[in-house]
Amino acid sequence: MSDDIKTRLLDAAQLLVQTHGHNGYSYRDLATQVGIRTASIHYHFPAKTDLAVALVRRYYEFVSTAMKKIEGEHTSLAKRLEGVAAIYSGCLSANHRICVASALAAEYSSLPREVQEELNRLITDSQGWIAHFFEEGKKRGEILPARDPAALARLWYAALQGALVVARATDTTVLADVTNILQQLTIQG
Amino acid sequence: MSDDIKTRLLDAAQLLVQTHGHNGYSYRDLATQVGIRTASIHYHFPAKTDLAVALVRRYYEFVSTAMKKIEGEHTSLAKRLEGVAAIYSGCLSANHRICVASALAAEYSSLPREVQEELNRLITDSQGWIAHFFEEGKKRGEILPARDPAALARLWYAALQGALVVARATDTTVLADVTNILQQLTIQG
DNA sequence: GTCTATAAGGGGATAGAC
DNA sequence: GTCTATCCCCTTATAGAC
Repeated sequence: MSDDIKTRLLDAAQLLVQTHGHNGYSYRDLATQVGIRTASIHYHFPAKTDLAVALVRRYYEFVSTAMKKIEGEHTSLAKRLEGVAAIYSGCLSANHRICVASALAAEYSSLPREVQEELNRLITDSQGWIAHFFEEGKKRGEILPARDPAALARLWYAALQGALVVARATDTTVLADVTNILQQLTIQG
Repeated sequence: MSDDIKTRLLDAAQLLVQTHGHNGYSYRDLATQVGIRTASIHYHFPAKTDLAVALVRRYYEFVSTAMKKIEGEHTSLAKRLEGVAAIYSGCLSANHRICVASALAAEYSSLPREVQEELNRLITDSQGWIAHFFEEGKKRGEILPARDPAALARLWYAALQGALVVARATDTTVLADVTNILQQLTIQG
């Protein structure tokens, strides 16, 4: 299939973005890993920016799909948040990656505008999905009535992103620790 | 003074690291900003790695000093955490920077070993200082007895780092929101 | 779709004059 | 300490053959 090599290029690029950053890999790295020449990559993605945009869009779909699956499979807030945390612990367990969102956001000012815009969408909507879980949880009395669902969502999202980043330099189980204590602090009962 | 240009180089490099990342700036950028030629920079920092190491060490001293000042000026856990949050909100207000720690941690695998080691120390000790505040706070009954000070410190550190990163793509007051809700959730009373 | 060849410029770094 | 000149490799990207 013609899509196959495109997928393999995106897979390789994603791993490199999540470990080295957008400015930390080249078409040469990709070529070596996928087994073609750098010039051939330009056939699939004319410019590196095109690749980056495609990468963020694909990642957006991945997160979006995962969130919908969580919503369908679990009704309790605690279980849903567990599912959200699992998305990000999945990154960590595969080669000490961080989320594509924070990998790119760290280099924000150096990114092409198109990539910045896709990134804004990814981050805004990711927080939005989590906020949605908190709003439903509030209606079900699963958090203290005084708490703001949107603020809790921002906290969870920031903490999960930060935990992955920090995990690299401390090797401890930061993400698991953060998830546990967040559950204790936010869930009512 | 001979140190002056060294300081200006470190200042310029730090801003670039906090906005573009280590792989996102060059000696050329530095040269333009400081007003000398790239070759002259090599006199002060023979290799880019040397500059990066010096940068992280200087930043370590900055954070270390700030933490000691917080400990001396405030005794309550709430006030101390406010002080810690102020360190990071200071980054944000100056050119939408993120912390040097997360900027570099995002590109971890692509960094020279010496830089990785300095970064490990920065992140480990930063968490350690916050954990120290929580331990004292626990003795003073300012958190619930059941809470683990180390875990709370990890949560705070991850959330602050993550909030700065996320703030770039959402422009909202994420850091302030995260700090507020963390205070509500962690402080007893 | 993938290749070779090649362009044009950026990257870190060094030698040696001043 | 800073400069000019230079090296050599990497980087993105294009042209055109297969």
